[in-house]
Amino acid sequence: MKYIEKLRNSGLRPTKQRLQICEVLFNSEKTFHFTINELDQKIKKQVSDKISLATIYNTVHAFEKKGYLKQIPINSNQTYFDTNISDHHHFYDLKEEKLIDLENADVGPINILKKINGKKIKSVEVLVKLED
Amino acid sequence: MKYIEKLRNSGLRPTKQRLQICEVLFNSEKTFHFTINELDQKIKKQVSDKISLATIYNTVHAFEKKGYLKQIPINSNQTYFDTNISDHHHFYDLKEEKLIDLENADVGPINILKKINGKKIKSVEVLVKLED
DNA sequence: TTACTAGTTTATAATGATTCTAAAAAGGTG
DNA sequence: CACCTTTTTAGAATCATTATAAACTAGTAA
Repeated sequence: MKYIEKLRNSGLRPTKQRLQICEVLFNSEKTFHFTINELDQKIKKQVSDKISLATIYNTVHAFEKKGYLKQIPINSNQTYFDTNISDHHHFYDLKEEKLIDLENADVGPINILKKINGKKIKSVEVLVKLED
Repeated sequence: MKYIEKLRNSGLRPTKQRLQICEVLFNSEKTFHFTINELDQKIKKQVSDKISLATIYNTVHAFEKKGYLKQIPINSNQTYFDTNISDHHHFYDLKEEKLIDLENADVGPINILKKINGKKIKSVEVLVKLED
C-alpha cells in the first residue's frame, strides 16, 4: 500500500480506516473540495467497511494538521476542505454554492505591503465571490 | 435620530431595537469586527433595554443584506462581521484569533485573469494568516 | 508468540451557534 | 382609532462539530 509509508512518516499509524480514507481522498485523478458530510457519503459508496463519522472527523483533522488537506476559508455552516494543497485560490459561486479552483497563475502576484510586528505571513488566500 | 432615515430608505422600519443596535454598531469612532456573541455582550453593556438574541441575529442579517455590514470569510465556528464596509482585506492572527484590517492600498492590485462563463465577480477578499 | 502500551476507533452524548415557530407587540397608513 | 403588516420575542428545534469513555489495534519488546 502506497499510503502506509506516508502515514508512518507523519507519525500517524496506518490503520485500516486511515488507509481507506486515503484511497478516497488521494487516489483520484483530480483534486476536489468537500465537506465532512460529502466525504462521508463518498466513503459509504467507495468503501465496503463502515467508518464512523467520528473517525472521519478525526482523520480529516489529522491530515489537515499534517498538511495533506487544506481548509478553505469561507462562510458556510459547514467546513470545506481541499485535497489540492498547492498554493492557490478559489472562486465561490454564490448561487450554486460551489467552489472552483483559481490557480496562482490566474491571480496576479499579491504583495502584502503592511507588516505586523513579530508576526510572519503563513498564507495568503483569495476568495472571489461570483454572482450571475 | 440620525439612523431613522437610513433605515427607512432601506425599507427597514426604524424600530427601537434597530436604532439601538445602530448606535452600538455605527456610532463609534473606529470600525470593528465582531461575532454575534460579542455584539450581544456589547449591547448588554451599552443599551439599557434587553434585546433578544433572535432580534440581534435578525438585525445583523438585515443590515448585512442591505450592505451596512460585511461578513468576513474565515474558518471559525462563529461568523465574523465587520462594520467597515469599504473594499478591504484582513489579516488573521492565528494565535490571538483576532482580525486586523488590511486596507486595499496595503495589498497590491489584484487582477483575476480567469473568467467563468456567465458569472460576474461580486467581491475579491484576501485573508492573510499570521503566525509567530 | 505473547504480553504490554500508547494510539485509534466507535457509538453515543454533549455542546453551541444558528434558525425556526408562533404568539404578542409595534410601526405605518387611512 | 382601526387595520394590516412587519418585527420582536422566548423558547424549541436543528445540525455541524466535539467530547466521552469503552473496546480495539498497531507496534514493540521479551
